[in-house]
Amino acid sequence: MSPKKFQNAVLNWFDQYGRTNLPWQQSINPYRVWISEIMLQQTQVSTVIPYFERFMHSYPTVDALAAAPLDEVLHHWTGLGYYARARNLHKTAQLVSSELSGQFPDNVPQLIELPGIGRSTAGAISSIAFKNQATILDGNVKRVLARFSATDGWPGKSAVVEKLWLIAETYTPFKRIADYTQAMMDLGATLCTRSSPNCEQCPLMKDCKAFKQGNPQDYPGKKPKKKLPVRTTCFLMIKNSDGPCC
DNA sequence: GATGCGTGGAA
DNA sequence: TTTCCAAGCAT
Repeated sequence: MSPKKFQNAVLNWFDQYGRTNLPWQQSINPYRVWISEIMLQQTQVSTVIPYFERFMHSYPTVDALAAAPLDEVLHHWTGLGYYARARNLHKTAQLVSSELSGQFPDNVPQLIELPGIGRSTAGAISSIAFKNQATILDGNVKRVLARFSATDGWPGKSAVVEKLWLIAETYTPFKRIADYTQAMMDLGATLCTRSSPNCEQCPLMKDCKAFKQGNPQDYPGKKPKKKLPVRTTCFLMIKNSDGPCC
């Protein structure tokens, strides 16, 4: 499937079924996109929403966040987990506020330098907030692309995730980049879900390799379980039993 | 390249 | 009840 066809399929689907009412999609700016992306790391949308609302109420701008004491910021984070995110958030706010005149960088290389912002979050901020041609690869997109391309292996392995990055980049469009980024996440979140994906409604169904194989649930590959040491001898004897317990 | 980091929800 | 994660990143 050509990138052009892929993009059109995804964007046409987004125009009909994409999410547009999430709190961070209202009055989009780099600060709001950044906060939402950090909160959403390894954290579900329904959990994040009330935290995002309270956070924005208390800290409407990056300067307001930078001026707040760290313990107050951490208090706003209580219950969200991964508290290093909040510390990095505060550190980055102070950095942007005092050294970058309150302006976030608009490109991936500079965004990645900021504490708490990695490759995917940088791609999200650059594409959604600045409309730059940048690529994301979060859990949703990994799932969509692993299935579409039937890429084997657990994405925790660097070789696997690098394959997925390459695929993600080849399909990233130059136009409607913000919609496309959101669309890929929406596909993963609403149709191409971890269990029982709704393939019949998916705009990529006809070209999805995993669907054609009939095993979308096998992608992405799972983390290999660690083998427990084999017990060669059992010393425990159960009372009144004839042999060892195992 | 493997781990640790938090909490809540689904299988 | 237990296990496996869910819009990743830093070390």
